Amino acid sequence: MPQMRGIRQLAKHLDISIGTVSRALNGKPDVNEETRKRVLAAAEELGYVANQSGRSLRQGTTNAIGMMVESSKETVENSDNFFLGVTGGVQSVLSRHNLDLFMLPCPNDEDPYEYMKRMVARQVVDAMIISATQRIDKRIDLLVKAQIPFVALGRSSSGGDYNWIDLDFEGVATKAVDRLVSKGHRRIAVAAPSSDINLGYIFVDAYRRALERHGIEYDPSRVIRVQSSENGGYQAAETMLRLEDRPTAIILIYELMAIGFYRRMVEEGIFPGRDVAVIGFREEPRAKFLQPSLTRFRMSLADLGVELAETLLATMPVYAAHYPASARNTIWPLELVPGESDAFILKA
Amino acid sequence: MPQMRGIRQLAKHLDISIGTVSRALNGKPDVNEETRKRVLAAAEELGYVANQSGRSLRQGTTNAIGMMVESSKETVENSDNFFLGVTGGVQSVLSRHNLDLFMLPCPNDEDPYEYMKRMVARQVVDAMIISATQRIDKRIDLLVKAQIPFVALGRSSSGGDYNWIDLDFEGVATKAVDRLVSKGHRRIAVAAPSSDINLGYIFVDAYRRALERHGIEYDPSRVIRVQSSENGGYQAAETMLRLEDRPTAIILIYELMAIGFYRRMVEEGIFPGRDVAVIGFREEPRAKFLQPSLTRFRMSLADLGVELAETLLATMPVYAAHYPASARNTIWPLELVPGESDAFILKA
DNA sequence: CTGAAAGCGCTTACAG
DNA sequence: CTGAAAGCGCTTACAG
Repeated sequence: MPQMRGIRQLAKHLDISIGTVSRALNGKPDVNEETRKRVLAAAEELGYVANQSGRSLRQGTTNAIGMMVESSKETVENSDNFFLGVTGGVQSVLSRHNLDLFMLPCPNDEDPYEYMKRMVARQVVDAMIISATQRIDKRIDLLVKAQIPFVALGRSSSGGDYNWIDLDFEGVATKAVDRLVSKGHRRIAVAAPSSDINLGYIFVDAYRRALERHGIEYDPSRVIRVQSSENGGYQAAETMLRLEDRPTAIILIYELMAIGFYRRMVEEGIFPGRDVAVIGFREEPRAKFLQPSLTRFRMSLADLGVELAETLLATMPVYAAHYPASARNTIWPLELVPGESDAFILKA
Repeated sequence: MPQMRGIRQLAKHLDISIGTVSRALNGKPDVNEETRKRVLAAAEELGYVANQSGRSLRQGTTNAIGMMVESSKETVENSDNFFLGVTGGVQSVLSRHNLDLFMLPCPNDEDPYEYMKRMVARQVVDAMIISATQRIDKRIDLLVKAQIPFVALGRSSSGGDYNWIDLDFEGVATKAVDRLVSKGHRRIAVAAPSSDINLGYIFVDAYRRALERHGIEYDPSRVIRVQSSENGGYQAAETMLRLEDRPTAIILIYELMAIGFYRRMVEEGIFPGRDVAVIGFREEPRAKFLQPSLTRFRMSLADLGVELAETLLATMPVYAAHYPASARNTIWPLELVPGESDAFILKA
């Protein structure tokens, strides 16, 4: 006789049927308490945990949530542990429902859309968290069409009415412009990512409106498109140095740009916080120690993770009842942390 | 009649049996080429991809490799995108065999051992990549016992003869000590992690041996145990300042420590690269822009990922034949990148 | 070369 | 409260 495994073996060991074992393990009410105790004890002792494929096939659900991340060279070198920071918060919510989180890194040589299509078709997860949304993002249309519950970290023009959370780029742009204007600046540049990532558009729009509120004319040459990296910041400084009517202040959409920006300016004898005002975006460890300290915006990654997970679960029929009040769309606030990089008053 | 799905629907659509569809899709040889073409075309058109649970259950294999990562606050704040950097290389190897990589983040409030046990029992992946190995690491014993193929990034005393790759801490310690001694230093401190992570022990051992080779007595008070963080570097400087016979040089096991170390020293009017020599460990973006530039060690994360994946596959019976020459244990070299932080010659 | 059938490990109506 | 049986979607001997 072949060796039995899994639930069959456990049932044999206990001399009861596999159905009862399953019901006991899954907390079904119609099980004798004495029986349940025996089953749980034996499972613990033998280290039995239900095979996920068996469960998934039968239940049509994997009890896992996927978080797609991209591991391109640019992402790796130029972002900090943003995603790992968010996972903590996400998991704290998922664990309430015995859901696991898998991070799904899209291979560099695979198109993110194709990768997602494959993951969806294979049904390795019940729902998805996606990020780095593009202005036009086919992934969103795919998920909507395939009726896979999902939440996006980032807005997009695609997909119509779907669930997203996005950082408050408008708020950041507005606060940054207001602050710089209050310090006497009128010629304010912005360094925005050169990729098609949606946040670039949103940010620049808000920056433009903020300028207009202050009666400052929008000058497209002051929107400097560069890579979201230290080197991009260096390039942005280079470009800014060559502008006619050189701006006296700059807002950097990615904080990491600040490192390269500082460097290029100092090379030129122009000192941030004295000769040029700089505001960064998200507080991140790498730029936290810049001298002079950077004015920047702060947020809690863990809290963002919680919000992401709750928004997602609210869209999944099985869990929706637990999260009735969850917003479908959230603008995630950031708090301004004043530094020395823009503290001076510009002389008129 | 209920709507059919999956392979059944596809077979119906093509008016052939599901067995033939399966064989065609899986590249089995005994399929008419004409039939195969029709099947592939139809699958592409209808977006059919085999349900993973069905496959896994039947085949006893998930075609996925798991990479366990920890997302504790300390890991998140104080490491860069190390893991995401490695995944690129890992995936480039896995994709040759149509294997997917899932990152499995261990929740903060769950014991890594329990988490791993659960993942292993559920059989969500065929094999594992683990990291952050402890000196005694129960996970390794578990994987060995459960006969799950795995590779560890980091050595451990546990588990006997298993597969691992580890950074060349000995080489780093030796090169760093040699270099400092050649610049005239005799009182050399080291800042090591306070956790039980295995690399701390390996590093300190090698440091000790290197000192002895130069006829320098080992002084335990010069091994400063701190958190692997910027703040830890600050603490290390604090401790060093208070030592009798204050060291003239320090080796920081985590590069990020350099930021805090510099800061504390400058507060005291002691300038790295002039009054105190500093050598960091792995080149990482956050510390790359320190002034004066830090002497540090460089490695390729992508290549390390490739090596990890090949070592892992070499232990999996199905793939072993492709990787006959893979070493079971590898010491991964790092290259010294000279900076200005230790360039001066110490006056006797 | 193709089809019919068994069975991977589980959960869940259903019968008792 | 428990057991026997069906069936989730697939792959793979086996028969033809």
